[in-house]
Amino acid sequence: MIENLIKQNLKETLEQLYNIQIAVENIALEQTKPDFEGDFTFVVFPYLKQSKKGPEQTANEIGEALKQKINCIASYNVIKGFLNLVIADSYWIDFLQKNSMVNNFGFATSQTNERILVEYSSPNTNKPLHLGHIRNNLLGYAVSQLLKSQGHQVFTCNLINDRGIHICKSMLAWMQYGNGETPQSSGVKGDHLVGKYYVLFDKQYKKEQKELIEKGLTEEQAEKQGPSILAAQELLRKWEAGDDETVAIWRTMNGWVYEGFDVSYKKLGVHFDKFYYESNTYLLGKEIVEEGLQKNVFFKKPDGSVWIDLTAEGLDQKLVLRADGTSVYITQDLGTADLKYTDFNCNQSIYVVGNEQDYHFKVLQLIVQKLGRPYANGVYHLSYGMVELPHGKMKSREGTVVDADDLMEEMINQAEETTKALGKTDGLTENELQHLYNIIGLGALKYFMLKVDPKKKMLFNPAESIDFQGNTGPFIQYTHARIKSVLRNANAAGLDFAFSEPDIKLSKVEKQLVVLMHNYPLVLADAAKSFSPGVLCNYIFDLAKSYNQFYHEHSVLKEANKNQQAFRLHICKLTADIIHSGFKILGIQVPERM
RNA sequence: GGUCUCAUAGUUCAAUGGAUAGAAUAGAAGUUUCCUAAACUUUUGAUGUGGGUUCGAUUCCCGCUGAGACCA
Repeated sequence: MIENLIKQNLKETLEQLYNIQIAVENIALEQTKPDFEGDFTFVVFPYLKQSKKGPEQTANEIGEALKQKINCIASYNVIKGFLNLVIADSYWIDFLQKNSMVNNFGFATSQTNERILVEYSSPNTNKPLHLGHIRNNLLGYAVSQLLKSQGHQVFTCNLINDRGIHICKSMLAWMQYGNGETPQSSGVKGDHLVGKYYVLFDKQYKKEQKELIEKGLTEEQAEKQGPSILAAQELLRKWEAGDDETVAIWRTMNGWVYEGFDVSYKKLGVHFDKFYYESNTYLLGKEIVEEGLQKNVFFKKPDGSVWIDLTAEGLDQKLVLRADGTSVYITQDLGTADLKYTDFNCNQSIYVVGNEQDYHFKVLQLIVQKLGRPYANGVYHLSYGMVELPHGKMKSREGTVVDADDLMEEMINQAEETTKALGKTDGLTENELQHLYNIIGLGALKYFMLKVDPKKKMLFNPAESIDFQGNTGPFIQYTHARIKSVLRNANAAGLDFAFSEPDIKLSKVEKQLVVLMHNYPLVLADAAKSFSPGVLCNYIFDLAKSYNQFYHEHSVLKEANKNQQAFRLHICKLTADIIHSGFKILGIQVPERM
């Protein structure tokens, strides 16, 4: 890694010239902006006080010293306080020669001791997945793959919220209006069928409220006294008491939902090592409340409810057990956290959960810390922003929820339409074409969602279709297909990949491409460290864009100089490999032709 | 009421405290006897507002305005 070599030498140089002590990690070395000559830039302003010299003189002294120490620094130039280092072309050419045939270039070559559990998806079983879930699933999958690329041992899990009042609502409506309808009898996907009854319940309940308000009740009273809600609550009590008939219906309907989810998950390409079900975990955590009381982490109020006081941490008092002894969410989460640690023994536990639960996770982390759990410092809430529509949040009441299955289907159809319009269907069987439409449609959707920084909210406009041009998945997939086509032709022509470094001339685009490829390992590490697939997206886009410029300016197959041609074949090979492996991390497939 | 986010071209997104704030898309103008034009080239256009810290602020701190979330 040349960056490290330069930093190490910078550290020594600063010490030798100006007696400055600084750790290598604290040395900032940037890539030179394209408008200036050079490859790496060192900003000397922060060191002027100690060098007691002007910026130009300081930069020149450091530049001269580095040039003496490091062979591949060909020259340097100084503009104000910016020291630009120029790396010899031979270094870049040599890099490509040594790495273009490496398997899994950019990935860690050995396992670390980190064991990481990533929880994501975590749906409710009363309705199908929507756009928000898509973001969650893609993020969780991509982040777990990113962490694997760094050599960590990564496990994934999905905590399914399969119990509670919401599922009782669907059950009740189905019992009332369903006439025994099943996914088989109706041909409706299981999760959608259950969702239909959830909506039906809500309609009925709203109607009841309206009637009650007309009879003179307040809004609040009406909410509590609707016959439907009372019946649903009764159903929940029966479920908790283990009533056979209720549990049987619950089991059947959840089964439908899981079959439906399974189809959606397969289509999205996500995977879980283990499923947790709230119906198994919702009673966990009560012993922990007892333990917390004994350790004086929690305290009991006169009414018998148990609390934790987090005012010293800038939060307030938080309920952990109700006065009647029933759990709240945080209670079960504590229990589940212990369970996960028992099951996976991970030193890091990542929760991919929306930022609406920031407060909840602050509390959870503080509690496990105060309880002295061994995994406490490894708890990390990967908090992502909501997906919003042009008029705000998705609201099921207003029918603005963007369904996950529908959206995927639309994207695939759009891919088909575009492919046909461009007349690119020749030479492929119907099966291959269907596969291609899937890859492209889902590629567009996934890239669209993943390129945005997870922390930020993002906007989706259903009225505008997701682009296939510009900074998009299909653009990058197209670039890959283009490269593969060149490589196929090269193989067919029996072209030789061997070249000798001194005979290569690096053009501007060629160098830009090689430098980008050189950065791949750093980008992967950075994306993993910051849990940000978007970093990887932006990088792959830059790479693809540069390749298209290269493709436009230089011919590979028609290049007369065999050395130069072989060198370009290496560029093609490694670019395609990086697009392929980077997209694989993101859960996006790349076609051989499109 | 309290706490926490967020605010960048018309639009959607970038920018470890560093040089002239990058892309994409939309708009304007071009490129096809040449390895796949889902491509390439040129061009118009932005840091909400007022202070502060700093050699240097989109980035850090404070006030204001606006949007959103959470806690009862």
